[in-house]
Amino acid sequence: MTDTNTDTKEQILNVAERLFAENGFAGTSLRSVVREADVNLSAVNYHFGSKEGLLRAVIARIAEPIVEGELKKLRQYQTKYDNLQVEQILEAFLTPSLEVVLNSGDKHHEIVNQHGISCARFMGRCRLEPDPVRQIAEQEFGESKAAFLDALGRSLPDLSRTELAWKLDLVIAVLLRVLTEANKPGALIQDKNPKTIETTVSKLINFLAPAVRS
Amino acid sequence: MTDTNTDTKEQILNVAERLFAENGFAGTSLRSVVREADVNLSAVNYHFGSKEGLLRAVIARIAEPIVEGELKKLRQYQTKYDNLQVEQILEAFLTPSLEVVLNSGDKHHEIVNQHGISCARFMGRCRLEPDPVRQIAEQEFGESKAAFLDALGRSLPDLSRTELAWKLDLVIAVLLRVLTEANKPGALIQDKNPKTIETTVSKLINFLAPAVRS
DNA sequence: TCACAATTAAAACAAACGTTTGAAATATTA
DNA sequence: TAATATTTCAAACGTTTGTTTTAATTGTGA
Repeated sequence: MTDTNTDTKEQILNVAERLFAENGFAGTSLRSVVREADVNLSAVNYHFGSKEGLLRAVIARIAEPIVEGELKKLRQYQTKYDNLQVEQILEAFLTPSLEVVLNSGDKHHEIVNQHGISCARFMGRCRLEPDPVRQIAEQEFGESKAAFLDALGRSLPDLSRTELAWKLDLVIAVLLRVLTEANKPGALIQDKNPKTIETTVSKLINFLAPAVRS
Repeated sequence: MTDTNTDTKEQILNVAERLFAENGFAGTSLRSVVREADVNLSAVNYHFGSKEGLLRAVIARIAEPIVEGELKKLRQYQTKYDNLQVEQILEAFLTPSLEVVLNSGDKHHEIVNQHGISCARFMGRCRLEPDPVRQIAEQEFGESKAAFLDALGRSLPDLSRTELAWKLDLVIAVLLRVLTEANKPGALIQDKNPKTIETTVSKLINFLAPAVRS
């Protein structure tokens, strides 16, 4: 695999991520992707097989590190404490997603991290898209969802699994909203300042913890 | 305006509402609409001018009674009480939307109200779609949003307007999630039973009120 | 340097898209 | 019933879609 190869592939992934986030999957043509990525049209089918293959690659690239981070944080808490607080579970669940705004793309902390914003918006959007997009996305995040539902069940044994399921579902809805609105006026996420991420997580925990306990 | 005319128009509106909800705006072709509605292709352009005109009509048909119901309920509470509780504001905000599941379409309480489910899913989806769909939808619901932000400001004078704005935004995100998931396995809304609607509203108020206050 | 694989490039494919047209059919009014 | 307006219909418009094809180019290892 040559340098130009990875360049082409990553260029396509980056542009597709942004355009899918802005215009949706059906609303984004491959021609608009290759135009902005400055690559040939057939490069998409060569590297990803099809438009849906490109979508899967974009989703996988975002989901993998986030799911990994969520499960890692959750297991750290679980080995450290016997009984987890809802706040701890929420922190483990929310932080990795919100950190993509900060850390994705190049690690040099520039003032504006455009790729991080695109990541956030795409991640929020793809899980709210019509099938098959949403189905593919939910598949990637399913493992994490199940683990956190289990953790909530142990933390709040008085609440039924059914109730915890829709509550976690609404927690996710809130997270996705925060992500899709990233950097828009009035939104919680305004730039990639680390302090902003931490305070955002803190605000969301304060908002969601009493709701989940209710 | 003849009977066949309204039949054709409403057939198109009904089918478009359902397909837009399921496949999104860009993912729904006019040909698939007229096929299911069993009308001629050019009927869409004749009655609605364009695909976007059809979208506007679908949105307006749903939004108008809901916004009306929300504002009416809010004003009733405001004339009855001096200081509104968050729970009352939430009830006025949530109930009309959830009632579309029950009341839309024919008023005869059948076991399954398919049109109500379509209404709910469409309403949830259109406000999460990429522009210009979302922009049109938010325009229709903007009046109600402003009124409820104002009501929250009076009910919780210690919280800044900025904070209340994103909290109301997240309340809406939760509502939209509940609507889009209507009748899906594990969702809060499972059928059109009136009691289910009331208990759903109650569950959501219990979930959201402490969050908004936090 | 040569042979071979990997990648890029331009062009074309059939299918589907939203929209327009003009005539046929239907309903309305006098 | 005759005249008029409204609505439906089949057909075609020009574009755009995702994908495929075939040739040119580039990189790789012997």
